[in-house]
Amino acid sequence: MTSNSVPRAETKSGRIYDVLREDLLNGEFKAGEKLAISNLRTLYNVGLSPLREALNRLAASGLLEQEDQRGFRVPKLSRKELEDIVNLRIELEQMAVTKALENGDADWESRLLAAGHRLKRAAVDKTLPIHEWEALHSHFHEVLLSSCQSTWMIRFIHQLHEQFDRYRRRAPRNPDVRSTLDEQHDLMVKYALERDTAAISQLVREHILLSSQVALASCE
Amino acid sequence: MTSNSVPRAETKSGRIYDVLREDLLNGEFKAGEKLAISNLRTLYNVGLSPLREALNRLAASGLLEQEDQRGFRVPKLSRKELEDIVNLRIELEQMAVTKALENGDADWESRLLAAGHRLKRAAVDKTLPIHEWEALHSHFHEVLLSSCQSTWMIRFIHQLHEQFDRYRRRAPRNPDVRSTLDEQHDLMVKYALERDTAAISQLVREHILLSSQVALASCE
DNA sequence: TGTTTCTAAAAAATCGATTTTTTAATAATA
DNA sequence: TATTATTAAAAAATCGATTTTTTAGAAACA
Repeated sequence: MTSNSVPRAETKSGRIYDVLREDLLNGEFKAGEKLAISNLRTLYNVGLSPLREALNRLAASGLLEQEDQRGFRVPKLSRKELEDIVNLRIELEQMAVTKALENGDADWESRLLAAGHRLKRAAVDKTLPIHEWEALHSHFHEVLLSSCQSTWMIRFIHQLHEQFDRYRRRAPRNPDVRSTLDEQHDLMVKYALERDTAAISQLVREHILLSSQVALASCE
Repeated sequence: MTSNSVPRAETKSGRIYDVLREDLLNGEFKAGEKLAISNLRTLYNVGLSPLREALNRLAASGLLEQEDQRGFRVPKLSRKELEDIVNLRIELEQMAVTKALENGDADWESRLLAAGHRLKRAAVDKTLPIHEWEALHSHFHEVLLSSCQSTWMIRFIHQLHEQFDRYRRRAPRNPDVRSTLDEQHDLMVKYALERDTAAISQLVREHILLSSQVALASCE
């Protein structure tokens, strides 16, 4: 599906981008922290050029701040910004999920069912590393909206998820909320297959608001 | 306002970014064209490192496409993508302008009035270079939405304007449509000051649809 | 004491050269 | 003739060294 016949070589720049992105989302760096480039160089064992290219990309996508002649800095967290992100997520994801239900075909249905199932299994499995659950979770939401037919909407929502996760992943776990959120994922699959746009739109809103309650703890 | 007491030195990377961005928006490169990095190097007379950093940033913001080990390419134009951009612009800018009218203060009113006036004067002046009009036009729309209180919304709208301009600036001029669009800018100021959200929201929609008719000519 | 000026160290940005990968042209094979 | 290897040239990516700018601390000054 994604793989062409050619193996497709990766670049060091791309690899360090992926690693840095993960570490930034997971809060390995303090919010507001200045990134010392020569430290990163030794820490990740990469050359200066690929590292700087990765940092430039991360800054362009909003995961870092760049200031001329004084390098890169991890953006601060603020309640105000989180609210902004949450409000936009609700608007955009409600639009997207509505269109996704209108346009989704049989292939989308089965991909959604599969993604939902994997996520459900992962929620039960206590031995699974957190980053694997995170990947399945991201994938589920991605598949849900994938049939909305708007690449720019998907792109923006993806960027908002990245920003949201900077907050959420730093917040302490809350098992009660977690189980409600897991149930909501199941319900989403149900409503999606039933093409109940009103129900799923409302549910998406609640899902975002509930997870934002957890995320909120990271800015105080 | 924007200037600190310190003069703030620029970087070559930042300068080449600005120049390349302008040239990409203005259609100096063909859509789909592969960018030969060593050509750019001599063409713009810059070193490899700042050039590559600029290209990486442009790719992250969607003005270029990046493919591992085979450099950078100017994205193709398609009617389908333009429609996507237009539909999202309408949704987001209607939201933003509504909030802008709710939150705009006296300072915003005067900045909007000033930006509208400068744009009107520029429309009449036939000797004004096109890129100066473009700057005033961008600035007007930026000011109009600046009081909407959502930095992420502004960011996404800015990105959509960039993408939209890739189409619009390649399309042939249409003086009739142009004058209607100019009148709409005037009306926007009027409705904004009157805080007539229903009227301005409708007008914004018409403005985007009308300018998209012009832009459409660039993909056939 | 508080401000400004100077300066050495640190950090960021840039350069030129090298390595790696892709591309495109040619030859070999079925 | 069509497909697969081969390989030399071109392009992309990376490296290590150099230049430029910022930063932080000491000294001079008011």
